[in-house]
Amino acid sequence: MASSARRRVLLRDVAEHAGVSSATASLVLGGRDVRVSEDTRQRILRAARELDYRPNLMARSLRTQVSSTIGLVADTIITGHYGGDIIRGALTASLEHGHRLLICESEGDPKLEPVLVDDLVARQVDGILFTTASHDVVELPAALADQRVVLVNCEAGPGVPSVVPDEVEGGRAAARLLTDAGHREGIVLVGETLTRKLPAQRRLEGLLAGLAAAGTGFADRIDCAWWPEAGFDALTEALASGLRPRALVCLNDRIALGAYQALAAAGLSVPGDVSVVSFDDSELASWLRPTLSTIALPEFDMGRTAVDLLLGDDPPAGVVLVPMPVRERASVAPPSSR
Amino acid sequence: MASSARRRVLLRDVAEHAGVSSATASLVLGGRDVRVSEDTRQRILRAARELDYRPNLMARSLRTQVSSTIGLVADTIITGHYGGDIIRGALTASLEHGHRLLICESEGDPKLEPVLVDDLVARQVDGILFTTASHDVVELPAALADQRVVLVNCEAGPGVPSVVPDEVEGGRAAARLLTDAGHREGIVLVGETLTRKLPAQRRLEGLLAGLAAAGTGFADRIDCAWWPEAGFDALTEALASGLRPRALVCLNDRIALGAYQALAAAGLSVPGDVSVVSFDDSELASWLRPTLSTIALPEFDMGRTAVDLLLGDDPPAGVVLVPMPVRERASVAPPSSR
DNA sequence: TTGAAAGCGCTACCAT
DNA sequence: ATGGTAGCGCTTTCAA
Repeated sequence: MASSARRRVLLRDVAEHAGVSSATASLVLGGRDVRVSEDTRQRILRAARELDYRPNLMARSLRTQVSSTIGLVADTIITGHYGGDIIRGALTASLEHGHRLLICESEGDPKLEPVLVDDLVARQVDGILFTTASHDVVELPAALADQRVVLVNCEAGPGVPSVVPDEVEGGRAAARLLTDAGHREGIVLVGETLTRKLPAQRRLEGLLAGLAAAGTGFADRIDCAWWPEAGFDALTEALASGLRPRALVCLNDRIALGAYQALAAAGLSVPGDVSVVSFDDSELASWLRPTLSTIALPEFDMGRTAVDLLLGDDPPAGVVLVPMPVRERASVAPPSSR
Repeated sequence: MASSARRRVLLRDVAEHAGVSSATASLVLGGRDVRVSEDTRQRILRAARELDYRPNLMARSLRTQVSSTIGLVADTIITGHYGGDIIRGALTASLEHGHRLLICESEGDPKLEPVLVDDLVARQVDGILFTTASHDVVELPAALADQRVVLVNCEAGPGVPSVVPDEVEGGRAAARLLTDAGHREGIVLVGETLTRKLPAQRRLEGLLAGLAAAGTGFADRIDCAWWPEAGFDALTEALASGLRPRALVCLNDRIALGAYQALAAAGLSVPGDVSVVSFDDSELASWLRPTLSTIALPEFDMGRTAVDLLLGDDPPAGVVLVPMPVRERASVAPPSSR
């Protein structure tokens, strides 16, 4: 028999096959098998198996007003190779909750955001995750006002549930990595320091607090953008004009890559001459030689936490901080005696 | 008036407000506004605007049997920081088609695949994209047999629509990068060469063809896994035992990173002493110093193409090859005279 | 313990 | 040109 395009099997088919009403079949197959004799229960189950019945979740959702679907709207989170693990964490948690993820990207076009949100709402999602590639303060799209929503990696007004990395404590941890190794002098910051970007501000705040706790501070600050080339150029120039750092705190791994390149070009070794710590724990960190000690962005955890909160019964009325794990690798050593 | 949780406004509300039947309202708001007087049309549109009506897409889909949703099941595509752009391409194309993407990851657990597929089917997706992080031959989950499906970055039996990179031509292009610069001798392959992995096999095939076309071939082959450290170790050892390559073909960018590190450690410069070409065009390629000439994995295009084919009227009965763009950067120079 | 029937919110047919 | 009505496939009273 040619397996031609046969009609999908419906609940009613199963019921018929088992000689019961579709109401009873629904009861059994929906798992709420109270008030049904074991005999009919088995008959229904077997019928479903024999006919290879799969419920139409769309119809079920329309009836129950529960779609078991979460909407996720991001700006450029997959694009940038940043934030991908937020999605993975959300994916994993969603799976555990029996939910599926409806994902969209606004591609950085703010006009698109409300459109996407509206569409998700129209599709009856049970909740919405709103997330950005870089930790920032955002204006919440008005369409989200009435919705169950959790922000991820961004923050809005007070009372809006959001999940972000604990950058300040991360900064402290980074400082500790250096001070615990004995560093007190020649500690230099490399990164965008005169910015309103949250990660920069808060990491810096934590760093200053951490260094102060050990009775020290930055010997110097090198301002540069968040990219390898910027880090290379800025540090190369600083080195050329006589700077001799004993330890570098790079505001992210990409800058650290640039710093490694600049140090190598100047004939300085890591960590023999200069220790380096950084932030993010991107793949890069374990690829560099020596491997890079860095404070990890807890993306996976953030995604997972956000879903748990979104689906939980009392979403937090404000910001939830997720700890940034310390990845101790090979780029830190005690200061060389000179 | 406190904006308390008021009932969602329905099509019937709009109809009532405009003094027409819901049938007419549906016609107008559905865009098929033939056979309706301009006057009532305007009334309905205005009513919808005033009441801020949003159709329930779930209900619409149930009725029309079209969900304007695409399911995407991946293995570890977001995890691995590989394949993320496939998703982005699919996202962009979906948006253009007015579709949304329901994304799931099997997290490498093959048992999960049919479960996820079944769930997507139950949710009435209009089609399914099945994709893997690394280009491979896969066994198509049985549940996909009756479905409209396009494979991305993987291939199954004959007749199954799938979209993959044109690795062979990519290999040719890589060879050309070197031979065009004048290289004929001391060209060494670095990568996993004794493998059944499709990218390795086909890139190699293209490389051999390309080199042969210029009357040359590989002077040597260094076997190593697809990671920076493996590349570093393997090349370091080869260099130590006297190998003096004039050009390296690395089977991907990560290996190229390891190769850069090994060459630097051996005091060899790129491209002065040794030219390097590679595959993938990951972010890394533009971060290295000198920047790396590499044959790009056309992930975005693959994702976009797959969606177009999935939603088009005649899905291809087999493999569609997407060209791998050449990214010419700074890691290739004419062979040094020695 | 089971079944009949109503209805989730929408579209599409067939009247008028 | 417009409206009544019958579903899409399921769950959920309510009655038997």
